[in-house]
Amino acid sequence: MNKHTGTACGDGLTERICGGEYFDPAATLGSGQMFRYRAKEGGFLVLSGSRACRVFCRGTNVLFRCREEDAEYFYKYFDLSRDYAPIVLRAATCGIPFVAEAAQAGRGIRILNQDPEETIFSFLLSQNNNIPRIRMLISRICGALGEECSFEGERYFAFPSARKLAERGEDFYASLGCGYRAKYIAGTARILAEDSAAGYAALSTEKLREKLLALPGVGPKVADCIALFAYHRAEAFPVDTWIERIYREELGGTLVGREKIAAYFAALFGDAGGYIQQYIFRYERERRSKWRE
DNA sequence: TACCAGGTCTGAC
DNA sequence: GTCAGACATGGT
Repeated sequence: MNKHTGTACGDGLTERICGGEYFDPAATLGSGQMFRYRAKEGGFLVLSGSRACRVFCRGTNVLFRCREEDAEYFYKYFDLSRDYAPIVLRAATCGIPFVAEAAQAGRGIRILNQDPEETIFSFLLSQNNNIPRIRMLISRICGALGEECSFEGERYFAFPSARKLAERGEDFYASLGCGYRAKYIAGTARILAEDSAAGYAALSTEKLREKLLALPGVGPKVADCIALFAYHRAEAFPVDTWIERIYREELGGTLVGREKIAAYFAALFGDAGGYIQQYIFRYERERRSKWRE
């Protein structure tokens, strides 16, 4: 897709269309890298920071509609300048059947380029938590502290800035149901109110990881998620409870400790690791949810 | 009731 | 450096 070819559709909105073979909105949004979207009229309302867009499937294509001034943002957000065919091919031919199947099934998943602050606070809430509850907590925080906005007549709340989040303390976030993560939200907000997370983009991956690990509540796994989903460091390979299970049960792995498992995958897949991690993460979750039905 | 969820932190060894 | 247990909450 040429990023400069948009179609104006009135009211200051623009529509852009791209091929759908390597862009499946449902798979991408439901893959656990972002938490603010709503199924809407056969498509999705996607929220990022204070911005909004709608995404629809149109035959074999995907169409997204947003404000003119947000078009470049969402073009980058969905990583539309990247060709995913070689990435899927690499996973599909790696010689590990589970990975190959997952890549085929998840070929439409894209790694998003999300707002760093929103990603940091979202993944602070992710630890020892499940995706529906992470979504609920983020929604409560936005409702409590985010600016009220609207898009095509639909009301939503922006994700609050670190500065705004820093105005409240641990007790406030505990009252929203954040549990023991409340102190991490308050503590990290105080740091990021003074230190720009957007500025971290200029750092090497090693330095970036160092910066992220210095934030309260950010450990190796959360740092890898942030590095991957906000700063697009595709060599990051977050290892959580699901990936650890895949490693043992599907790959027959025997290494102990998530950092060692992450290093194993990083060595195996290199700069395609982050993409492949998402393929296998979603594949396993989908598979398990089908078994439960 | 017990276990699990996109883990991290702390203190003991 | 490694490891066990604690940490909030809600769903199954």
